[in-house]
Amino acid sequence: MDDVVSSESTDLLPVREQQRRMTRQRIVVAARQVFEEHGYGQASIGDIAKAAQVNRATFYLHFAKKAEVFIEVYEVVRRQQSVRYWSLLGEALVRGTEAAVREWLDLALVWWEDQAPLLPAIHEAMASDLDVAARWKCQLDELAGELDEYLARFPEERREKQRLRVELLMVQLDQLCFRAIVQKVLVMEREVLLDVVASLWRDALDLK
Amino acid sequence: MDDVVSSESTDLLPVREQQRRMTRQRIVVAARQVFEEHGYGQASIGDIAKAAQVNRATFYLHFAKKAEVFIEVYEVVRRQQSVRYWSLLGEALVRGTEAAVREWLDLALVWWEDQAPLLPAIHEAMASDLDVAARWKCQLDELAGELDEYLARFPEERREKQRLRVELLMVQLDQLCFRAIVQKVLVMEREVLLDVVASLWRDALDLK
Amino acid sequence: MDDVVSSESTDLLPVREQQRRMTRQRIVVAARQVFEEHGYGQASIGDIAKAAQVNRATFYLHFAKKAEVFIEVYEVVRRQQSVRYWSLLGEALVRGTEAAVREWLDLALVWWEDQAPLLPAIHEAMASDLDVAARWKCQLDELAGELDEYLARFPEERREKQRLRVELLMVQLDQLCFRAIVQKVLVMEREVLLDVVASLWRDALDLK
Amino acid sequence: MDDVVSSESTDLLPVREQQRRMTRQRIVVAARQVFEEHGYGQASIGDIAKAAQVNRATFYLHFAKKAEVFIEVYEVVRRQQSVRYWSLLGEALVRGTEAAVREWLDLALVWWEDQAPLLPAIHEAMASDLDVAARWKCQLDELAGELDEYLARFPEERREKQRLRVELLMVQLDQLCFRAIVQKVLVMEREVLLDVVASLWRDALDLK
DNA sequence: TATGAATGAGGATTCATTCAT
DNA sequence: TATGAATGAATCCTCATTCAT
Repeated sequence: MDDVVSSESTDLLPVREQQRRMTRQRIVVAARQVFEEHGYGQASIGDIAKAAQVNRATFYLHFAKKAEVFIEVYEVVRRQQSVRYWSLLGEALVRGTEAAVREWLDLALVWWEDQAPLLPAIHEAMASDLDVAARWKCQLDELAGELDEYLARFPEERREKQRLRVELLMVQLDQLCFRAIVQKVLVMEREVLLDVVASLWRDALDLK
Repeated sequence: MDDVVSSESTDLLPVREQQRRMTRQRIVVAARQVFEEHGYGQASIGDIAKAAQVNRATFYLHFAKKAEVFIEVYEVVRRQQSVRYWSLLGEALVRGTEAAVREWLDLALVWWEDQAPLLPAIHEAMASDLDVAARWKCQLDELAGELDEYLARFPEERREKQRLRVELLMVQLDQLCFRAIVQKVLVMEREVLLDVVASLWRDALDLK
Repeated sequence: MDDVVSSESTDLLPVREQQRRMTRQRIVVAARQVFEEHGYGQASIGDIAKAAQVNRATFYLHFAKKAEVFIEVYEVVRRQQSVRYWSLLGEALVRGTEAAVREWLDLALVWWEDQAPLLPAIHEAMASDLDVAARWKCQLDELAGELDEYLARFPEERREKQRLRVELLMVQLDQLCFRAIVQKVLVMEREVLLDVVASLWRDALDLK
Repeated sequence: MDDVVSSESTDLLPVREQQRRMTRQRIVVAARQVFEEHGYGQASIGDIAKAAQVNRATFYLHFAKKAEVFIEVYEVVRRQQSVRYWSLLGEALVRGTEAAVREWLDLALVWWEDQAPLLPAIHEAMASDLDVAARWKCQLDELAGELDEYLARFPEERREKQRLRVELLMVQLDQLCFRAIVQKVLVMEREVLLDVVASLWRDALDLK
């Protein structure tokens, strides 16, 4: 399985570059921990530097501001998600049954449960930072790419609306998971959540 | 017309108490302006006090921290919304046609457009502050109350799931409006937005 | 006897105002010490606050930036100088003898010797800060005011040039004292300095 | 014509040494630009290194601190000035007419106008840095050398005082030009300035 | 020799909060 | 009750300087 980091062959890099990346990586990893613990707004650059056991000035050597390192952290999440998440959804929709979608939703929830600690920070940044919000839109666009096969079934004129529908359902799922899994202000059984969402998707997407 | 504040009859209160409430009210009003301008995290107590033309120390006589005054601001929005919003949705659902729901959605969008300036702050606070998130849940619960007549049509065992469905659609609408109207990262015509959402609600709620 | 309103506004304000001024004064006095010790550029707001035994934030309550407190320090010097210095020069010129001017120069040197510690900071600020340089121009203008009686002796058309001459001689004296008394890069006896300047002024101003 | 740099013949130097000097020269040139733009105190070593397109660490291979490179920059100005400036003044004084001096002053102003961008930094450094101030004294001493012929006309016992007089007039001119041409806090026509100074020199130096 | 990375130190500025009035 | 003054604690950011390469 492809590891995110190993894909860039570190062996051939000059020593300097290798060290540089290590430090940068330390900061990114530490930043994630800090964002998970304090959220986005409350996380200070000092916290991140301390967690990375790096001088504050070193932080500025690699990132110009908090938003920048956050986007890097977020990119990792995004990349993981796009592989496990969007492509599988495309396949499930092509299969076209409620059962297939429910299966995918089950997987999606696992991802949500995994990412839970970081999500408050993501939502906070998304709400307060337009740059991050724009990145989120990219994610939706990537999703759109994975749906081509599914959308091909629809007549030309309906495709755009159908695509919007799927996007809206994703937006919905996103918020639902955030409220239910991360913030826990919506209290419901996992199975109930799956049932409701799956059946809603069935009706909305005309699944079997 | 019912004024939110005058519901508590101030005429009979002692002078001191009346002054006290006026000051408090000034702070709340000023806080809203500040939250609209700077968002939640970036708004400082100093900003609010200055906007209210009140000493910073006076702020602390009325509120212990920023979150507290924010909740008060939010309550005003909440109360306005529950009247104009939820009850009309209940009626539209009782009528049971896509046209009725579309009509309501049209109204809902107007509300969104009106509230747009404050919404970034609300979303930010909602993402970072569990207390505020909990208030949001109250709002959904209020919605549930307005749906009794609509839900009564469903057999006992389906009611709960149907209620969840409506709630999910509200969550969806909420996010959609935020992205499309407030942040404008989802770019689409107002009419297209209405069409897509209305038809989605039709399928999801089995409207005519 | 006591009016409720005026008792608040008259009794309380002066006390507050008095305290405020005391603190401000402490900062100004401390700032002067710091400027004398470290010069202008090297003096930090932290240094000043520490010397005034006042919190750094308190500094910002009274001054927006270093330049502002410096100007206040400089004003004190300026005010002292204008009394002891310019008016006496006016009188000496009216007397119109080299001896009178020499006498005044002698006094002027005393002032220079007194102010010596602060002068490096003044010159530094004057060279690097246009605001301060502008204040220096005010000083020259004040000088011009004290020379009216002296200039009245000249025919209308020569007055302006004669005024410029005196100003130039002042500029010269200023720099000379700075180099000789403060920086000590021009090494010469006090008496020699007096002789040379006095005779130069005699020729330049046509004294007896 | 004498070139300041080429006087040290680089042709015979080993390659390494030649490269080394080139780098050093690049830093000096860049430093001048930075000093012109930011003044002395506000110029950072980082700025200079960046302007020279050289690593910050490289700077330290050539200069121990900012003052050191500044002195080098200043030396260039000084050397240019001594050629164009002092010797011509000597000649003018030997001619001994106000017209000759006025002619020289005219040239001097051109030099001032040319050097204007760097002068705030020079004055700032001169005021805050004793080393630089000492260099300024050297300049006066060089001037003294160029005056020998002029001073030879005076009886032995008056020479020293006459030399001081000329130096004082130079100090005066220096400050006047700085205020009038560089800082522009003394506002006057170029011609007026020339007239006043020339006539003052005439009286002070007993010119025809 | 030249450089990229890293750092320690310090400076400016802001804020929430507390007192005396 | 309301307020002006004061403060301690953070935060951001920059800079001069060193070190391994």
